[in-house]
Amino acid sequence: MTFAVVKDILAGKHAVGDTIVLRGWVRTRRDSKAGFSFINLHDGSCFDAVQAVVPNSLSNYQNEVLKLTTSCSVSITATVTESQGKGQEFELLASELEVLGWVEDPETYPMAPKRHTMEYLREYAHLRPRTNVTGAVTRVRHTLAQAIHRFFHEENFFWVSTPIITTSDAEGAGELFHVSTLDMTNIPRNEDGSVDYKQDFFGKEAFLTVSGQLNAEAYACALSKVYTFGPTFRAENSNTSRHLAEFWMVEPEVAFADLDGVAKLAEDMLKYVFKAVLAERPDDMAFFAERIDKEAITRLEHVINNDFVHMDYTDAIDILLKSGKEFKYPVAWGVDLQSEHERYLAEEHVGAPVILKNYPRDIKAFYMRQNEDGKTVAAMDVLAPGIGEIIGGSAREERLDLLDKRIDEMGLPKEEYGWYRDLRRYGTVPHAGFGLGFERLVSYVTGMSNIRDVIPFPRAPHSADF
RNA sequence: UCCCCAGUAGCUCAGUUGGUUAGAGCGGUGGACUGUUAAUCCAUGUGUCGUUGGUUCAACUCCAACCUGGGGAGCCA
Repeated sequence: MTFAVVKDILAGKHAVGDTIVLRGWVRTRRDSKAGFSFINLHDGSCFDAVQAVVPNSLSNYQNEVLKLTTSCSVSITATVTESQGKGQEFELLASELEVLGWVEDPETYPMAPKRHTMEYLREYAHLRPRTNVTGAVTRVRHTLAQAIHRFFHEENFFWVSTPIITTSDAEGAGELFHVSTLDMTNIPRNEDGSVDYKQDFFGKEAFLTVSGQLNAEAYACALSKVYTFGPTFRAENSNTSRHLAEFWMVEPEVAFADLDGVAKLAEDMLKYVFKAVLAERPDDMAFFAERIDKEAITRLEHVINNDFVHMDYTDAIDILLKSGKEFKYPVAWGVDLQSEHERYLAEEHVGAPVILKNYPRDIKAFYMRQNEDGKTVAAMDVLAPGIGEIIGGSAREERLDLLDKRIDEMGLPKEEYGWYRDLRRYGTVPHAGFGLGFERLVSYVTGMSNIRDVIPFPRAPHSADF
């Protein structure tokens, strides 16, 4: 008994005449008066379903086969044959069909064989993996993740699993989720009324991580090239198509690298993973190009075949000022760029991902390396058309005196950064890194416009079902 | 969190300028036909018209609050 998957059958990996067993789910059923039914089966192994010809000579044809509906699960024993019809090279001729699970009440089964809106599918996060679109997203997401690991591995990076629970607010930015085992109906208090975290699980206030960067820096300052790839949490009340409360982030950290070094790394990485997706998932990408976003494939090809445009923040301000566009938020050197500004630069001025570098230090985090001009820091953002910031990175301030100065200026608790400062006290080296929002990458690649549709079970404000 | 829009059949929507019988397509079901493939053709439509409260002789239709969803903004990845 040979168990087969749809992908191998369609690829011709089973010889014509071979008998195989295929387990999967019914996508559609068409009955022919010629004495058989066509049943399209999918098992998730690839985009397409395989067609099985089920003859009415099977003993359960009248009682079961003719009653199959979308998403019934079946196991069929069949012979691989060349298809007599158009649309596929190979198909199956069933000699046995066992129904594993029926769909009760097909009329109200939520995944009816018709077009559904993404909003509707989101309400059925447990059933939407059965749809074409979510299946394709899932396979592309997997391919991107694998390609990222492979890219860094080939570049001699080590994957470091940084902690998900943290007791420090790493960047001093972003709302954090508390991690606690305290009885919320009876919270222990200090005499001044504050929460007595000494009685909590970790003996101090703890959170879910907002970034693995600081921890990654520790490992980069020993293993030279490392990266993190894991879940990240932000408790911000963000209700947009680009934000999640729980998302995955890739954060390479490179010793002895400067800003241009990691900008190049970001470009190489994106081109590498885009090539991998086009090579490994042509079926799914063709679907995205046909049904979701016409540019899904050409956009990636364009990125692969062109050098990224680098632009200094200062030059970007000039371009915005000379654009002649009326912006809602006025442009001036020193302001943080607004969505409309980033959109203009990435979508209109460049028409492709653009790397913005060297931002004013006052709008950036304390750990970013100060440039010689005394006004800017060695920070970069990679802005993607349609998505906005997909990568944010910087050279890290490796000079202890300058780091301390920034910590003081920004009013951060220096005592909380003891181990981080140690990295500068003991054999400090220049280093740099960036963070890639993994779901934003998946959005960009697939053309899916809402980030909640490229992660299996999205978590967002007032939304954590399933 | 702020601004705007929407919430009517399993799904996508139309509709009622307040009035007593609420519609279409898709899906499902039944039939016809067919090596079919988002098949085609015929038949088949009793749904708290998001929730609560208010105005009114009368509300699905007007008003308010709330809930949910979408688009945009802020925050950022």
